[in-house]
Formats: sequence, structure tokens, C-alpha cells
Amino acid sequence: MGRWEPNALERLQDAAMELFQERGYDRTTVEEIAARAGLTERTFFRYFSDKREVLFSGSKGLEALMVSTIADAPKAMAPIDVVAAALEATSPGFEERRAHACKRQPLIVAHAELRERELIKLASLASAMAESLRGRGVEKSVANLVAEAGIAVFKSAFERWIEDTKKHELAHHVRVALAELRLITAGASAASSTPPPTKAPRRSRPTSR
Amino acid sequence: MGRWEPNALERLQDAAMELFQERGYDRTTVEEIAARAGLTERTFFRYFSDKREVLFSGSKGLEALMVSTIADAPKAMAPIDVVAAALEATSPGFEERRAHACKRQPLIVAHAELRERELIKLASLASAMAESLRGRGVEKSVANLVAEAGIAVFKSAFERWIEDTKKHELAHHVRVALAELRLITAGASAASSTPPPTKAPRRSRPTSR
DNA sequence: TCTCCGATGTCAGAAGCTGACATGAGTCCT
DNA sequence: AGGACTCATGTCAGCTTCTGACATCGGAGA
Repeated sequence: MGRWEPNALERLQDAAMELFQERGYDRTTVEEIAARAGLTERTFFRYFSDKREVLFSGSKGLEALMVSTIADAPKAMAPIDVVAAALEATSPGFEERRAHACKRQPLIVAHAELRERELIKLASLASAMAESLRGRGVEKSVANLVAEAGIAVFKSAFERWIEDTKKHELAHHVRVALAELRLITAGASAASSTPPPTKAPRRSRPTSR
Repeated sequence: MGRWEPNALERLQDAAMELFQERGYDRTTVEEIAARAGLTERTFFRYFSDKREVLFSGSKGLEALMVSTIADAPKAMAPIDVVAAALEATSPGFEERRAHACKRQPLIVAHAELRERELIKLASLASAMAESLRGRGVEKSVANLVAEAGIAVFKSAFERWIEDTKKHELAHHVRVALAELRLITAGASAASSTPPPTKAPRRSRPTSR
């Protein structure tokens, strides 16, 4: 038997979630979280670099999954599809934790601090994906752009997944969002490398207001 | 003659920039910034909601410019081109402040805190653009996605603009990046709206998040 | 048994940030 | 002129986040 109760990290995460739900994020101090977990404030900061991080420690696993999915994708697959596959690969993991995600997301949306942290996690995901794409021989600026576009798709898909009363899986929403992105960017001057700024291609008609 | 020296806000911004360059961001305290500007810490926090904000107060103007550019764009213009026009419209403003931007960007890149703030400013830009697009009758999810894609283009363009030794203007890089995005998303299964699940490599290790 | 490891505790303190209240030069009103 | 009022700034006390230095002590291995 260990000298201390095991799973300190998870106890801290659980305690934090409980308290955030009960009192809200900024009415909860780190000291309170630690106390509920049977630990001290100082120990909290040994597990999490700051208060926000207690809600984001899972992102490393997500990143690893996406990176390896990209690395393992068939050589012939186009970069955008490789990224799409990486996004879809995360779907089962999210499906398992839908309840948790649904508690977590409103907290994040309501607090600028937490939104900032989420955004930088997504940016970090984008970097990691771009790096993995470069490992496949994709040129740097293209890799960055594909990865960022992938994140845009993911954001859109995730938002709809959270709100989806029909409970489609995340992968479904990823496909829908990507198809939407393709429609959006289609139809215009992709030929010349620096098209004149105001060409006004007439494709998708703005629905009348 | 005022009781106090005028331009307190600018004095604070200038003092902050100087000190950040001299000692680095996190070796500079708010008290020091305020002292150099001839003010007190408390006054600093009356002008800026937090320490980071002293580097980001310009983003409101940027947002306003983009929003009005979108609102004023020709009715027939496709959403993606409207957003491109908004991005390009910011070009002259950046051109004027190239020197400032070149001092600022390394600071931001070097500090996670500041990158977080930059990301949320960009996200805020995306929201504002999406809202403005909806005012033109663009459907919500499309508006969000177009705006996010626009931000992806902007990030890519801005990065290249900062590093561009040939000093092309920002608008040029925006056009290049958008053309690149179009090439990237072109070419594949845009036909079916919800294509069957691409066989994502079975790699799924459910990770906590 | 002895020794070292490593997770945790204790303590002091810096820095960020906030609320409450004070100050005092301009300004406006009569 | 005189008084009241404004409002940018100062002062102060206090909370919270986060860090470094050092202490503690059960357990694992020599």
C-alpha cells in the first residue's frame, strides 16, 4: 500500500470538475480543488502547470493519435484527406466521453481564459499535424495551411457535434464540414498564382435577405 | 493645460514595448511599465484589462475595418472572396506599421501567454467576420467556416509577410495563400455531402480529454 | 538494517489583479 | 466669485495564482 492515495492526478481533475460545476470556474480557487482531492495547492501545481490546465491535460493523447494517423496514412492520399482521416480518427475517443465533453464545453465557452487555452491547444494540434505532414513530403507552407484548414473544419464539426440532438458521431460532422469547406472554396480563380484582388467571381449566390 | 500629461494610454504602450525589448516580457512587471510612463500600476489596469492586453489594443480597429469591408462588398461577391477582400483591406494599415509588427511578433511567438491572447483575438475577428457575413444572408455554419478559413489564410499570409525580405505587401501574401488553399481543397470528393467514412487507420486509443 | 528515492507538505514571497475610497485640477452653473 | 460636480489618477488593503527552497517520511532496493 502506497504512502498516499493513488491517482492524485485524476482526483484533482474530478475535484476541479465538481467545483467548477458547483461554483463556476473563477469562484473556485486552486486551494479548494486541492483540498477536495485531499492534497495541497502546491501539489496541484506539480501536476498542472496552471489552473486552466486541469481541464486540458487530455490534449496530448489527442495530438499523438492524430500525428500517428497522419504518419500511417496511405502514401497516395491527398494532404487534405489525410488530415480529414486524422480528425475522424478522434471520433471514437470523443464518443466515449460525450457526457464529459458536454459538461466541459459550456465552461470553456463562458470563460475567456479557458477559450484562450483551448485555442492554443488547437494551434498546437495544427503544428503537430503540419509537422507530420511534412514528414510525408508535403511542402511547409502547404502543410501549415492544410493543418489550419483542418482545425477550422474540426472546430465547426465539434460545435455541431456538441449541439447535435440526433447524436451523430463526430466523424460524421467532420465529413459534413469538410464538404462544406470544399463547396466554399470551389468555383473561383485558383489558376493564376496572384489573381487580381477584386475579381468577384459569381458562384454561390448570397441568399436574399 | 491638463492636470496630467496627455496620452497616458500611448505612454503605457510605448513604455511596455521598450521594457519588453530591454528585459523581455516576463522579466518586466506592470509596476515598472507604469513607472516608466509616469503612472501607477493601478492606472495601468484601468487602461488594460491585463498585462498582455497592452500589446493587443489595436485589434479593435482591425476588426472594425474588416467588418465594414465585408458589409460594403458587392452583393454578388462569393463569401470567400468577401473575406479575402476584408483581409486585403488591412494591408495598408500593416504596411505602415511594419517596423512595429516586426518587433512585436517575436515577443508573441516566444511567450505562450501572448500567443494565447493573439489566438483569441483572431478568433474574435473570425466571429465578427462571420456575423457580418450573416448580415449579407450567408447561412450560419457556412459563415463560421468561411471566416475560420479566412483566418487560416490570414495566419499563413501574415507569417510570410513578416519574413518576406522582398517586402511584398500583405495583400499579396493573402492572395497567394488563398490560391494555395483553393488548390488544397480542390480535386477530391466534394460531390456527395456525406461521403461514407473513409477507412480511418485503426489506431484509436481512447484517450482522456 | 541502512540508504536513497520520490511524492507530498510547509513556508515565504513575488507578481497579477480588484474593490473601496481619497485627491484635486478643470469645468460648469448660478 | 463661489460652490458643486467630474473624472483621471493615486493610495491602500487584500486575494489569487504561481514559484523556489527545503522538510518529511514510507517504501524499494542494497
